[in-house]
Amino acid sequence: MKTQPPSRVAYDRDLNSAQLEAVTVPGGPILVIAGAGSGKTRTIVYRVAWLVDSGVDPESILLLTFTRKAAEEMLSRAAQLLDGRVTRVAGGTFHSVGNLLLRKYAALLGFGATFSIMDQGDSLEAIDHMRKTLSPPIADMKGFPKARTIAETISRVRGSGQSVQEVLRRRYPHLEGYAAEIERIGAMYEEYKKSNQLMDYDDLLGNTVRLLEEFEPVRREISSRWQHILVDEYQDTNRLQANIVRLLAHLHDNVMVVGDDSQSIYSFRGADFTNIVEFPTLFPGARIIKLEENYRSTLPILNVTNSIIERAATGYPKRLFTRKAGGLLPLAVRAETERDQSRFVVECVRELHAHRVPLNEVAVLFRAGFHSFDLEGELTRNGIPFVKYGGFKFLESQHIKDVLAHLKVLNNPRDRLSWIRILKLLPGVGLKTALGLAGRIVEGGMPDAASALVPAGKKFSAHFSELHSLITELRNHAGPISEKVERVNRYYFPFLKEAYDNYPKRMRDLENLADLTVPYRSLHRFLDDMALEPPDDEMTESPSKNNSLVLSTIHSSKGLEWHTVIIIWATEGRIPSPMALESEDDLEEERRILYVATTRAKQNLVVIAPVSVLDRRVGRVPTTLSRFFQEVPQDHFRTASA
DNA sequence: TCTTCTGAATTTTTT
DNA sequence: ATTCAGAAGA
Repeated sequence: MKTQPPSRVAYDRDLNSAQLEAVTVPGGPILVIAGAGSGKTRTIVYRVAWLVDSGVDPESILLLTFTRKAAEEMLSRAAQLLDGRVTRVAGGTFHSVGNLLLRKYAALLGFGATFSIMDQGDSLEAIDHMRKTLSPPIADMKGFPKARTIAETISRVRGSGQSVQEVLRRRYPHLEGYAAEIERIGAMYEEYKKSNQLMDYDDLLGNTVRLLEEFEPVRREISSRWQHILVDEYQDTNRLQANIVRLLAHLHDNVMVVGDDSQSIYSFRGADFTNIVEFPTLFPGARIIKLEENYRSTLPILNVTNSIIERAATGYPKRLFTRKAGGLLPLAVRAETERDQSRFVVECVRELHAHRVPLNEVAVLFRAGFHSFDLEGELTRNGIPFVKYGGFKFLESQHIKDVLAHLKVLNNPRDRLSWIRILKLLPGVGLKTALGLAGRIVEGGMPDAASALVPAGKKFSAHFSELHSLITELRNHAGPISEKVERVNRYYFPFLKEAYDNYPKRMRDLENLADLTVPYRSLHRFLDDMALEPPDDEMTESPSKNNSLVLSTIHSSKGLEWHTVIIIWATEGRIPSPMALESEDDLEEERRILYVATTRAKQNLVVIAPVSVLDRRVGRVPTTLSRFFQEVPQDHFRTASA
């Protein structure tokens, strides 16, 4: 070990006592319960720096986060503290680390190192095809679960270890009768992935667990390579991820997990906050450190957030405090209609702007993407620029998936799914035709694509020969990947123009896609990264966002903070969502969602609830204020109406 | 029989 | 914005 220059980091000056304790624990299992705004990121950053400062080899540290961006940000801040000495720290998501290990040891599990990664859309499509081609076919598709429901069920079975029957009973009691069919679809899906060398997101985790569980030498090698493991957002891990942590650390138990059970809002994706509750059981002797001093919000705001979360049924009890004095009481607004709500937001924003609060320091938060439709119109009419977070992603849009499909078949000619997508673009080809043709192409192999296509149908021959020459050209093309994308874009343009009115915007997206390939030398790596670490939306959006109002789903707002937070639609039927009313656990999660929303505010919190809502069928219906706000003492708010 | 068209409906979505 | 179901068209 090299001798390091003496540290210039003033740990005891920069950190409070709880943070300092967490940062300077020598090793062993540590659970940090980090309340909202309590300096969680700072603690992780200083922990990395402290480890390196005390002589730990940066290469033996592993930082697991939920996004690549989070890992990069923390590591660069740690590097800043230490003048660049942490550059070799390994950081990334559970999935990317799993991918890394699996590429190396795939053979042990019967996979080739060149397996392809399916993103969520890919799994959904595969499952939809299976749903439609189940044999014997479903007599009556009416009432049969949608692909999304089936995919979620299968994923949950995988992530929780429960049976299909059990998961259905908990999540979809009305679908329990379809358990047998869902199991059959699940088996088909597994078979499909195996025979086509595919892994979905769950496989990247599940197969990593298998690898580490079943192959002792691999387990030892990996566990000695990473001597210190740090995990962020631990409340959002599922059981497979908790297993991975357990296995990675089995030789040394040097694990620090950081999280807040009160901010667990991703259970619909399989996250299980009991992981954080059970951490001390999984790692006996774990030290538990609570960060409860809040550096973000004023006291009146904290009074509201504490009041919301102290009624939560489970979790680590905690009460955030601040040393900051003063601050305005949060404002509660009853608006007459949705339109009045939107106008009130506009007024608010104008007034804040007049008081020199920059637009990008104001956020409007809501439960679901479509809740902001009316507001978006009102903002546009008033010339207020905004960016919207949440909802659909760049890579999930159809035109991007269409173009990527053409690249995927170059990389993996057996990629049936992509063939189907490619073929369905052609006029006159629907699912049935595409399924048949794709089967012939996959079985015949790429060189025979032509022979599968040409006799396929005389009436399609013009289109097929064009597709065929595209594929041939791309296969023989040796230049940069961006040229391949551009070639596909030229081929795809007529379809794009035909299908979408906003084709110029979509074409620009496709040009961006070509630019994204520039750093890559292998198509394979590019496609992996597109599945594992999708590009930031910044790549695709205008740079004007630094002076735009922020509109965001509450889920996408997690981890962020603003001077002023305006929560709209604080009514029953929106928060909590009607889908959550059936189950006590779901309702508790809705409470945490609102907790996340309110804890984003630094100076101002505004909560708006329209008095009535327009129902398509019955007209105007009165609403009730969200139950979670009704529970907050009246004197915690100022009130206004609009 | 298969594809395309139309109108209706929609929870959240780090991998 | 996308997806789904049912109807109409090829």
